[in-house]
Amino acid sequence: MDNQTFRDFFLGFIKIHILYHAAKEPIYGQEFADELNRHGYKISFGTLYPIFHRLEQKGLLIAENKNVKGKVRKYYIITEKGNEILKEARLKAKELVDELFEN
Amino acid sequence: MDNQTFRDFFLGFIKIHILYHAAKEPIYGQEFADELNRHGYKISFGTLYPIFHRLEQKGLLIAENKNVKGKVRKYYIITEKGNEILKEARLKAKELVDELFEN
DNA sequence: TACATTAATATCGAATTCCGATAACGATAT
DNA sequence: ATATCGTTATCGGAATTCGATATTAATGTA
Repeated sequence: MDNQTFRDFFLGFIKIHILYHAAKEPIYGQEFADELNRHGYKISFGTLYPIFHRLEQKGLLIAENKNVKGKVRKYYIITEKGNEILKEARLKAKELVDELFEN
Repeated sequence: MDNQTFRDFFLGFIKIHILYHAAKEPIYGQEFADELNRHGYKISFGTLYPIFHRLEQKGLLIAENKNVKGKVRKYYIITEKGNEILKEARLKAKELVDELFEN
C-alpha cells in the first residue's frame, strides 16, 4: 500500500489514537510522532501539530506547557468531553472493523 | 459526536468499506450512500463520487456502466490489486482498533 | 559575553480533498 | 416536446494535508 493511500485510509484512526493515548497519560507531538514511526506510521509535523490544535479547539484535549531539560514541551491530556467522544469513537470503530471480517 | 468530527475520524473507514463492499458485489454510488445513511453515516455526493473516481484511478476499482430501468448506473467492482490492498487495510485496521481496547 | 546546539513547536504556500449546491445525463411517461 | 426520475458529474469555496522552513527558549562552550 503506497503512503498516500495509507494516510488516506488511516489518518482518522490516528486521530482517535491521539485521544486514546492522551487518555492514558500526557502526550506531546514529538514523542507521539516517534511512536507512530516506530510502528511504521509516518505523519508530518505539518499535519500532526494542526491536528493537536484542532482537537484542543474542539475541547477534546487541553494543553499544558512544561519545561523539560530546558526545552518547552506542550503536553496534551484528554478532557471529559474528549473521553466521551473517545468511547463513542472506539465503539463505532470496532463495529466498522468487525463488519470488515464478516464473510 | 458532531458530524464534522465524525467525518474527520471515519471517512477513512468508509473508504475501506467501499473496497469491502465492492469485493462482495458490484456497488454504485446512490445505493452505497443510501446504505450509509441507513447506518447513520452521512456523506455528500460531492465527497463520495470523487472517492470512487480516485479509487478507480488508482486501479483498486473498475467501473462498468449499466442501464437499469432506463437509468444509467455506474457499477464498481474491486480489482485484484484492490483486493490485496483491502486485505492489508483490514488487518491494519483491526490492529489499530484492538489497541484501542487494550488496558 | 557571544554564539552554536538542541529539542521542540509553529507556520508557510502549494496541492489536495471535502462539501453542499447545482448541472447534466439519458430513458421513459405524459 | 417536455416533464420527470434516478443517477452521476462537477463547481467554487473552505478546510486539510504536506514537506519545508522558521521560530522558540534554554543550555553548553569558547
